[in-house]
Amino acid sequence: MENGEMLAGRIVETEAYKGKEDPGSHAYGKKTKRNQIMFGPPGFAYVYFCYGVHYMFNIVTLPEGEAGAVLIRALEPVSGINRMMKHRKTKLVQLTNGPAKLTQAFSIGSDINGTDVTGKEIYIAAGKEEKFTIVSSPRIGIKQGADLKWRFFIKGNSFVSKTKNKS
DNA sequence: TTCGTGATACCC
DNA sequence: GGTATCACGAAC
Repeated sequence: MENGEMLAGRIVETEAYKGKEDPGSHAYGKKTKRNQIMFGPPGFAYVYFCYGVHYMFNIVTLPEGEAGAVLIRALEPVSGINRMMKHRKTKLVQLTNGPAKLTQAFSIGSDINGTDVTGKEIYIAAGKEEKFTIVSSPRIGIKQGADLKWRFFIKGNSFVSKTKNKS
């Protein structure tokens, strides 16, 4: 399956979901078949199919037993841009500036739900140290727990999803 | 602003 | 069995 450049992007926007205590989380309350990945050990992908058309890509972050995940909401494309364009058929800035857009650009689907994100199929790498400012805001698109400012993004980055980007 | 689209959870 | 809900996006 390796043809040409691998797909890579810099994470510029995330949202935190803290399991049981967070009414905005899928893991709020109790463990179910759908959210069980979040209750497992950290470092695995939780991919959720939503609204009949969209996949969301999350990374489990808290230790086994404590449901917690980080939703990757936006990326800045780094390499494999031509392949992303092929998947998305849109302009560069719109390639990955939303949670469902980036999964489409990367061809992420429910098939990688539960995949180790330190493995070879998909992985998260440490970036260079750069100067940027991270700001927070309420999370997008949820009704419960909307008062918590658990959305984090790089201030001024043009690949952050297009919503009210005020802190 | 509205509508598409389907998996899941929860209620019969 | 049925149905309401849902971390969204594109088209009006």
